[in-house]
Amino acid sequence: MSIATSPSPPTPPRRIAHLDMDMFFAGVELLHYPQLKGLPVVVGGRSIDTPRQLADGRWQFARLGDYAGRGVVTTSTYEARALGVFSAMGLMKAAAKAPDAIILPANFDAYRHYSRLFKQAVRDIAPHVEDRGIDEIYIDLSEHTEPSQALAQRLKDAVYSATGLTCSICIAPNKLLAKIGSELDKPDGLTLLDESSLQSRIWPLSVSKINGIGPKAVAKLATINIHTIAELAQADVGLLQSTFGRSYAAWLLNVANGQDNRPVTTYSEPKSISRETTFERDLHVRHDRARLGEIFTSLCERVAQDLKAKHYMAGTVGIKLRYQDFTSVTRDLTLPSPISDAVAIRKAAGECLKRAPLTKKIRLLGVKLSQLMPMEDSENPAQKQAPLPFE
DNA sequence: TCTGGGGTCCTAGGACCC
DNA sequence: TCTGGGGTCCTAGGACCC
Repeated sequence: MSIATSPSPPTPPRRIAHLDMDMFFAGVELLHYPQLKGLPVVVGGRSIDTPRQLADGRWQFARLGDYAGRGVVTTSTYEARALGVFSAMGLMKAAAKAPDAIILPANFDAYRHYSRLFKQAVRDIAPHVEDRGIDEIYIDLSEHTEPSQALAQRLKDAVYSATGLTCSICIAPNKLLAKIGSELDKPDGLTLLDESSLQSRIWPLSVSKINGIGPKAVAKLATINIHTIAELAQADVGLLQSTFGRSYAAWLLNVANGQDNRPVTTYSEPKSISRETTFERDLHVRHDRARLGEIFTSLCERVAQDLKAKHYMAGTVGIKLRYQDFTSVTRDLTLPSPISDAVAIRKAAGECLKRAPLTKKIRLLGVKLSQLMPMEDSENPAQKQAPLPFE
């Protein structure tokens, strides 16, 4: 080895953007029904009537107060949020808070269409994009030379030109900070964060703003009197370790100090494919046997279709049951060789079902495929390395 | 007035193997 | 005569995210 080896060049600071569409589903609906702009509108529910046009040309929309049945709010406009109606809220509860709000059925085909449009508009400018679901992405801008403010504005403008929708974007040194930052100036936000903004802009926030700290962790942190990110950053290491274990404690301290070196990943193989459905009413295993059987078979057929469309085979088939009391169980079965057709999936899922308790009424049934392998390989699975004839 | 549907990742125990 | 020590796979559950 040469002694003239130069030290590795200092790596330039990363520039990572998080871009999040503003109230995406509701935004798409407002493009279709501009007369609803400025009104409280929620998207969600099942079997909501699609708005129809009356003989006199006026449109008739369903009111949240008239809704009855299961379902949750998928998205709400800012006007609806001001009335206390948020994503994932039960629709009956939402109806009590905002009976006059308009309710629209979700139109996922339209959302996927606009999703493709905004992502393509971004990729045309900055191709290093990580998909994080239908309405948000991370973008690695480290290779770009344009100043952050101008670049962020150009991305926002491109998204608006392509879709007519606004988004919020933050450019930061890593994904963790970019994700938090994109919420700071919502809607239509443009936020720039660097290391120097950690204490002023991040530390005052609730720990719940950190991606990966959910309701359970928030509650547990509260028991040791930690509510803000600043309090977490300055917490006693031993106390965190005894409360959360070594590895989670270390992660908590890292994120509270704004540290995150996860890369922006442009592609990852799917790990599982699933379909599940919540019934209109809870079903009785014996009394509703025929109906349950139909639904079960249909779920298997749909998940088999999804699998084939993606050109995968599945090594493991699983089921999920949720009971009347909202508890749930899963059962799965790994097969001797991967399968793809609906009949084989239905048979394996049936074996799983036999192992699940069936004493309570059922509210949800699901079928999930995992241990996925690409179709090409699964035709003739690579031989596992034969063990050597010694230990 | 009960709480959707699609995912990912982590943990932990037991089986099984060398 | 107390009962090693890894490693991997399978299964079940749970936290979390969009």
